[in-house]
Amino acid sequence: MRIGELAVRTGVSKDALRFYEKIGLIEGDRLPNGYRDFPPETVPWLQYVRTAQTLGFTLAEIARHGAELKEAPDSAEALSALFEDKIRVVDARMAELAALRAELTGRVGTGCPLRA
Amino acid sequence: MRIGELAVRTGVSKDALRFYEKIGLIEGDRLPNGYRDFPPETVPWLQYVRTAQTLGFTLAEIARHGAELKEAPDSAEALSALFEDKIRVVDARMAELAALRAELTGRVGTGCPLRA
DNA sequence: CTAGACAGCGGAGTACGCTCCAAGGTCAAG
DNA sequence: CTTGACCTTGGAGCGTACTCCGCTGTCTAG
Repeated sequence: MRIGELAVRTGVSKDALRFYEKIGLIEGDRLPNGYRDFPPETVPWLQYVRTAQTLGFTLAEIARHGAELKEAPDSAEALSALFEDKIRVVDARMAELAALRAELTGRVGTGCPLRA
Repeated sequence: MRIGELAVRTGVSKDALRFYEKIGLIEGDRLPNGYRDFPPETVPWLQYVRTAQTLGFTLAEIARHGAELKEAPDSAEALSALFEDKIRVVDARMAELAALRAELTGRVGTGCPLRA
């Protein structure tokens, strides 16, 4: 699939896709005319990238994990482990939010922390 | 308190503190010699800033919230409303994370999105 | 054959959140 | 009076993750 279709199907801009290719986050062949030609599995991969990004992973980290997964023989198992890691990250973040929420709730009706 | 002590007590670098002052995230007086002089409540405020930052709020957002708090009429009602707004923001973020967590949980044990 | 959609490339620019540097002023201790 | 810690300013630079731009090439429909 060419870059325009991939952009439409993933909601990632063409410029961003070219940038992702440059940093090795996605890969594609080239058509005889020089146009990029991405395989269909790039679509779920980019959805995964977006998810990972939301969880606070940098593109470099995501690219590195992707490379590790491609090299791993037992990919389903490796992926599950990765997902479980991320779930732990999410849980930690949710716990932080819960703590902040509790702090805020406790302050409702009290004084302002910005004044003396 | 001068900038060095504030840096030590909060773990925020002096350069970062000067940057924060420039963008209006923190405020301080000046001593007769020109040195910055921060009030003690800057310490908990910076801890709050760090918490908010790790939760994904930008410094601009944090500064804006801080400004709203400072400008709010000093009534428990107005302050409570602001805190409740913030709690709603936190709740929304937690809901997003919960959705992501569900998505990840559903993918554990499934195939790899990197291969066809 | 031409218009228009699509693609390519390189490079500049942007926003965020700092960090580092140079050159210099302030102040307490020895 | 000097040393050294501490402070000032302005400006440059950096990493991340893009976005925008101009110019050029490709392909398809009328």
